[in-house]
Amino acid sequence: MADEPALVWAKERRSPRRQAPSVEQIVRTAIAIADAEGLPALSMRRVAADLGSGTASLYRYVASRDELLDLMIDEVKGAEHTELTGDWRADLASVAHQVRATLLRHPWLSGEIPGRPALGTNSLRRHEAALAAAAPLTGDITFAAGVVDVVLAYVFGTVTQELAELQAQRRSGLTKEQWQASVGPYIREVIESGEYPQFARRVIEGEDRTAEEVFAFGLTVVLDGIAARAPRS
Amino acid sequence: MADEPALVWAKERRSPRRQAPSVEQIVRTAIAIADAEGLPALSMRRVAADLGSGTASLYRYVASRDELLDLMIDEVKGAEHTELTGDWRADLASVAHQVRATLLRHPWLSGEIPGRPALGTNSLRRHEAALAAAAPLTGDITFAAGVVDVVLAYVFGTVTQELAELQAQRRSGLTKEQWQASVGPYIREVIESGEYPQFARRVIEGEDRTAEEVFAFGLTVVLDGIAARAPRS
DNA sequence: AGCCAATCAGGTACGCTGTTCGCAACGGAC
DNA sequence: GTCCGTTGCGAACAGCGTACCTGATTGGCT
Repeated sequence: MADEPALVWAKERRSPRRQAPSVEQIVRTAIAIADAEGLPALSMRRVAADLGSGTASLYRYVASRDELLDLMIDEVKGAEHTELTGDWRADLASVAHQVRATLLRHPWLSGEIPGRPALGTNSLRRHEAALAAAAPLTGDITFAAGVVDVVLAYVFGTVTQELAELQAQRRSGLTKEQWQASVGPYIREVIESGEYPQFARRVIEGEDRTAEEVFAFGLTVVLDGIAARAPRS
Repeated sequence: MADEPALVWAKERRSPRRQAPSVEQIVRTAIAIADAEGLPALSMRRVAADLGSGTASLYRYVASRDELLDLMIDEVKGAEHTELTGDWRADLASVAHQVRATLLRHPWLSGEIPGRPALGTNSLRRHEAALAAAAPLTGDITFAAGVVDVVLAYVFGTVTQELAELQAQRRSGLTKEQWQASVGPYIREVIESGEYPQFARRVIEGEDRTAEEVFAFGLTVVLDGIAARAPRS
């Protein structure tokens, strides 16, 4: 007992061991980190630190970082909910807007969805709701499935484009102004080269639409297309 | 000179120094690795090894791994080319099919596009071509831009869905059969729970369409929608 | 009440990553 | 022949995901 410190009562006591994090807490903490600081900041060590637990402990509740991401995705989708009215057009639009909102709220989401089949409980619930929204349109389930796929594909695609610049900006660590200042001259150069006349027109003549307007326009186009192909309009 | 090894001629000679890789070679090697073994296998060390050069040397030609990915994306887009016929519908469809083909040929692509604004030379060239394809439809550049955005968003979205399962399978390292065997029971369970009636119908009753058919259907829907909204059909 | 077996948090360590530093060797200019 | 800018790259660093194993904690049985 020679190496026992003299002041026993001043000895640093371990903090109580039992502070089991639980999967739910882990997932929520991870989402908070990713939302606030981006995916690169999301490390197992960081999650453990924010939870005040040891890094290795996380692996009792989550098999791997990859599995954690799967759980995060499904968790985030669980926040969506749509009341169906029976009007397929309104209902599909509603689903589309909700999916867009979710993707925008969690900018890391669109980058992680590719490569992961959406088979989580909440993903399936969303898919079920989308199919139900399309149901009044037709009794043909294959057609309904096709319709849902087109709408969801469009939403995911546009929002990804919408987020691209924002994400790059964030990754670079620059402010919006600095970013625009660094990209501006390059764009000007491209336009002045004369090799991209349509692109130049788009930048110079094109009206500035808000992201919402762009989204709504595309959605209208897609829904019009669906209406045009539906068995009976 | 005391610590000079005795057998001077047996001393290991450095291999010839000059084997400069050049950016193009680096990018091509990186694409080859990512195509063959997936993105996780793409490390700077690995690229250097395949090139027979030192790892640190790469940084003379490429600022970071991230920049390398940007270059890979633009390189890969450079392979696309479309002859325009003046028929907007056929031309947009052609562009769409080409983009799909590129995304399928390089499965890592769809996961890396989110978060990166497409400002590379080849990306711009593709965008220019798409705008030119839509030009006969309207003189309104804002409308043309909207049209192009919808089409490209749809293509990116569907192909991402199409690739999801394939990618997950690849990541898991399982064969197709093993994968299906592991997913099958879960799906069955979900269906038998009775909580997802539409989804169940889709899986059981729905006709099996090939990916090409699904893609073509959605594309038709989108193009129909465009036609419906065009100033004059 | 007392003990033991099962449970579980988490320190430590391994192998990997992207990236930087600084040196060594080369090629051209004078 | 001697310098000097350029270029390849070995070594090292910080940080990552994660496997292993120790030691504390607990609930249940005696």
